[in-house]
Amino acid sequence: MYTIGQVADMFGIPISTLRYYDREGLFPDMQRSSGIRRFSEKELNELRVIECLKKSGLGIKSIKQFMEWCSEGSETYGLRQELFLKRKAAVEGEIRQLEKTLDMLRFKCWYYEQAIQDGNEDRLNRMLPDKLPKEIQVLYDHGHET
Amino acid sequence: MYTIGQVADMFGIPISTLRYYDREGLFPDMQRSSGIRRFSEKELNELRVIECLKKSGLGIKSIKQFMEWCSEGSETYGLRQELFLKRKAAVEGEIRQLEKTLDMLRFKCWYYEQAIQDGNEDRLNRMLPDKLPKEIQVLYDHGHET
DNA sequence: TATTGACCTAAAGTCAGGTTCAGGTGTTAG
DNA sequence: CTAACACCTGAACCTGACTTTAGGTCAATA
Repeated sequence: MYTIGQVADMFGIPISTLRYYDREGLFPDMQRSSGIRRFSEKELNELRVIECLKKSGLGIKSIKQFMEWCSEGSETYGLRQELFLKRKAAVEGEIRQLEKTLDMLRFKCWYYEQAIQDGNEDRLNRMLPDKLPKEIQVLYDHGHET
Repeated sequence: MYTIGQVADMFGIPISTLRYYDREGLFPDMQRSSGIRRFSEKELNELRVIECLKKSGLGIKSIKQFMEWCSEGSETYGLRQELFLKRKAAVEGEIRQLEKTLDMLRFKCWYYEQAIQDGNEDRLNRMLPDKLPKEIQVLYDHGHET
């Protein structure tokens, strides 16, 4: 059993945030002894799941919904699986999006390297948008897709 | 030259957002004819850069700063290059983070598949945290790193 | 001529996700 | 005994990124 301060230190999360999560119902079965929150292994695991779902882009309200499903037992296994499948698809999509952004950024890094060498952007402007060196053109084109 | 409505349609961005960006100084040299904004190729390119920097996680104020550097000419090539290098590192880090999240989500998908088959979590609980099938253990461990 | 549609502004409103504040309780250290 | 600490609450506040509202201009169409 841990106090809120210990959990805050373990996870590197502000105490105020843990209280906020509790207020929002993210720890549906948390115990208290004389008013003081008692974080058990259960709550630590819940916190790990909260962090995972948050990183996946899920909002607090939907996380609360998920936590409620967990408290409802085996009847909600299907709903929970469905949620994780959706989150997985969302994160896969976001990674693909970030890979494009990354190619755009790699292109920009190359661009300014050239601009610094040349002292101006004249030569670069003459290469845009489709007369870039082959490997740079690949970055540029991927970064500019849809 | 395009009107704000045409640009909104081309980019799939609300008009209100384009006006907001303008208000925030993201199009430092935009022309107007009798009060009406005129988006040229320059502003379209700026909008592409704005979208790229936004996706990289940069806030509006820093994007404004970058746009100002662009208006200052070749003296700021170094600053601009540095910004893109930092954004590149940030996005690379975020992708690594999302790959971990993804492994956690893949584990959870497998977990609920098993739970649905078994009708309960008893067998799963006996396998946690280190007696999982080899390939699942890999997901679990990677997903739980720092 | 009137009304429709696309543009404009300043200011207020919204939402998520916290953080801060003011005031209070309970246990331990000097 | 009292002061420091770690905990508690409800309510107000904050930031970022927009969106909405209310009121106004102007050109073209019915």
